[in-house]
Amino acid sequence: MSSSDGAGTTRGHRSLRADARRNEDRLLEAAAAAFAREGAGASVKDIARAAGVGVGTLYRRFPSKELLIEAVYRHEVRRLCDSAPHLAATLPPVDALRTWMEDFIDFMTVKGGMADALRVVLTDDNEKTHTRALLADAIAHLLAAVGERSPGRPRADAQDVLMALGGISLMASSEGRRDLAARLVHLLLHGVVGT
Amino acid sequence: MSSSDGAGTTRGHRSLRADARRNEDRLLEAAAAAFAREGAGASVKDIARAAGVGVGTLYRRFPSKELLIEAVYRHEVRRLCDSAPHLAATLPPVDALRTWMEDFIDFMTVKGGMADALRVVLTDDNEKTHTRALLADAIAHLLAAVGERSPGRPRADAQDVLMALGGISLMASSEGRRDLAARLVHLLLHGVVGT
DNA sequence: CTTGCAACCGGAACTAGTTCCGCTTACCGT
DNA sequence: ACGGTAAGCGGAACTAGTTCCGGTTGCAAG
Repeated sequence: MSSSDGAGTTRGHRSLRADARRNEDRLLEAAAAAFAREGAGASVKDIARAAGVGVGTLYRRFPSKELLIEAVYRHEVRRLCDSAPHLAATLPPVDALRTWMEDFIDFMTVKGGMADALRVVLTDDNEKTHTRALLADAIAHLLAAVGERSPGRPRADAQDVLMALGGISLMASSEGRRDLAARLVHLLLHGVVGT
Repeated sequence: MSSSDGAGTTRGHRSLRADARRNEDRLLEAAAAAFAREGAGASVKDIARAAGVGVGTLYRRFPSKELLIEAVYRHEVRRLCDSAPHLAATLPPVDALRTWMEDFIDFMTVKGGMADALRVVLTDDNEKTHTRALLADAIAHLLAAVGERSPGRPRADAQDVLMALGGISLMASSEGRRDLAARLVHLLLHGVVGT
């Protein structure tokens, strides 16, 4: 049933015992279903039960609820990051950057609890640096294109922009604050590019 | 020292029963001590016990831990807001704004849990709008001074700047991310003023 | 002083996330 | 096949915030 699988290593899967891998997949599936159905409010215990495992098993694989959320949406984050080069290639630099930022915010705003998960990912210095690096690279790519046009400005590290976007997500995630997010992104953009 | 007090209503104190007022004071005192001693990690139950009341009493007055934190530091927030006019009067507009922003971040960063409390204050639409309005006014004041110099820019509502600062606090509050905060404030400043 | 009652009190109970640990089992070497 | 063992498992127990409600009390009217 689960679409993607089928051939080879669907994900990282660093040599886990067969049952462990199976459980991990079940957990991700159950978590995805639960989050889709009832948002980030879905309880960890319910997810474990739905996956047919104990909470201990869930926590061994995903040390916190935020990390579980992050794992569930990881491939969507990847898709978002992958879109950066295309944007950079087909749009004027600044427009590409703006568009990507807006997509980023939309994603963080729409996926319940994703903003909080992002906070953990960006804040903790655990190995989860992978996702962080992915995002930073996408931004760096877009930033480089902008930089070419208006030199002299060494400002605005990709990490910083990522952090700023994270902060905006956190403030705008609650409720329909789409407009607030839009204005803040606009502000950030002004700070990043000379305009 | 505490400037404003002295006469009449020390705080809001909307006609509470004598015992209720006494308990509120005790709670604030106990909470302040606990937060100073062990940071925002201090447990609500311990604070209630130290104040000699039950948790129910604490929660009737302060509906959440964040709101309790906010109440404890409220007068310091007020002091911060009160400093804005003086800064605006003695410094070039942009410098005044930058200085105030840095002070704001320092405050939110230093006081444990204050960033999270701020998130609640800025996010919820409860009556806590008072503190929010206080902050927004201070920013509006500083912003107005900047606006005079470079007209034509309707951008940057005080509310938005406040939200942006809140987001920065949230991302930089964990650990010694003082430098990150500084860079983001710099970025925000660029977005707000034309420079 | 007595009485009525709304406001208030305390803490047991509930919820949800996280940790701990004794038992089980997949996997590899023999 | 077989046995040893490290990896994995489940869920009871723990923690901390928050809610609920039966009992208490400040206060003012009579």
